[in-house]
Amino acid sequence: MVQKRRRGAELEQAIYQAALQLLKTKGFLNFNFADVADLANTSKSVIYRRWQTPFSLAIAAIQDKITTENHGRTDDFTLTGHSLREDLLQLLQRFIISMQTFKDFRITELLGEATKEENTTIQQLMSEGNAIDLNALDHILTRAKKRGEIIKTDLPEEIALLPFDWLRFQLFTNQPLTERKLELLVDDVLLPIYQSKSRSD
Amino acid sequence: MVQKRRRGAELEQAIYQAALQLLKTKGFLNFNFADVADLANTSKSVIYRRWQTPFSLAIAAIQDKITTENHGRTDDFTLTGHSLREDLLQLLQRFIISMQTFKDFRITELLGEATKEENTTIQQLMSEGNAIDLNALDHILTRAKKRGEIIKTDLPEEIALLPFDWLRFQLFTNQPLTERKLELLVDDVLLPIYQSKSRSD
DNA sequence: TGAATAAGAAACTATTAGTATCTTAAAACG
DNA sequence: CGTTTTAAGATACTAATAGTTTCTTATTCA
Repeated sequence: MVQKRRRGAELEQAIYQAALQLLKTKGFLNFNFADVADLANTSKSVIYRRWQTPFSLAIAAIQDKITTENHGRTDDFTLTGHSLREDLLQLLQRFIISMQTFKDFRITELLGEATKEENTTIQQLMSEGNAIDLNALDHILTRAKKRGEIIKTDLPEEIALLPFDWLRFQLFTNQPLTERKLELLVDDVLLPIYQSKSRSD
Repeated sequence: MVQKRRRGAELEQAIYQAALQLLKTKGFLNFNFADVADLANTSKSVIYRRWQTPFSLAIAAIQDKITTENHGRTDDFTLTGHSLREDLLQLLQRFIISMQTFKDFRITELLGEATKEENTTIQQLMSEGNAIDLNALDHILTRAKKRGEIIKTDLPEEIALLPFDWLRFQLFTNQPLTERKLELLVDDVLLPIYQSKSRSD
């Protein structure tokens, strides 16, 4: 019946789209090659030729989505806040949006199923933006210091990552990320940390 | 061949033990009734009669383990620290130990596979100790206030839970929980938060 | 235009989750 | 103490599906 045959990149994109849609609607639990093939209007064997496991296809599809969209993160992020507080809220808002992709495709289900080494893959995928976020945070703190708002700037990486980790945890455990929570994080946690005296002082 | 037949609670315990061992060694991924039956020296049908899904068996087994062991948490936890810092480190050390059970049985795999409502079950399981921990933290902060060490005591629940959430996140993402991290958490995060001025001041 | 490549269809195999049936040990009961 | 009831345990069966293989043919490329 079908005359036209897609191949190469075109076909691959169709498979990725189908995979992403299925991840969104049915989750990684019940994610299988047969369904992807059906939805992409291709054949199981085509999928099997390219990917070893549903897991690797899922990762590839998400990876592709992220790299093409850069999921909202850029280094040349312009800060418009007039205070440390405003800058932080802005950064974290942006972070939440960028995490939405992971939430949409139910990354937690993947994380759970992943073996140790596959887990590392997801870890990398998620923390790929870390460098950018850490950089942005550093930039924000430097600005604040110039304004005379804060004392601390050079934070240990673990501590600098804490707000991002905490937000990811909320996401993983399906807890809602409300505006209130974000403000509590900034006002009751981050500002006190950044404005506290250094131990060495 | 087999003459003796176990039943009731005795049999159930054998099944739980087998289930826990399998969760530990092979994870919830590849956790199935057949293996449990084999290891417990019983029959598949016995398992099917009692539990609907491998998921519910896994939860029941972990639940059982925790309730019988109380996983190291008690309300009458005696604080021996001579400073807020010491008290906090002590509390968090204890928390990490109590989380070990979840790590051992690869709770993340369960979390990922869980449906929304099943997820709630796990959430409850994990946060069952929250009340105890929050209480302990409150106690610690009150002691510190009496000593004149801090300013803040009545924290919003979300903020009070932050250290526990952060530690859980490290666990979920298989990041090592080193002594260094714990000290960073206390020195660079918690103490500044607890010792910072209230917004209303 | 002919050869090489890869898509797509379909059939086949093996595994396994879940169910059903039957026998009999263990407990309950009179 | 003998009879009835309950539930354990063994085994066989069914249905679904993951993964493989084979074959045909559209598409590309020389």
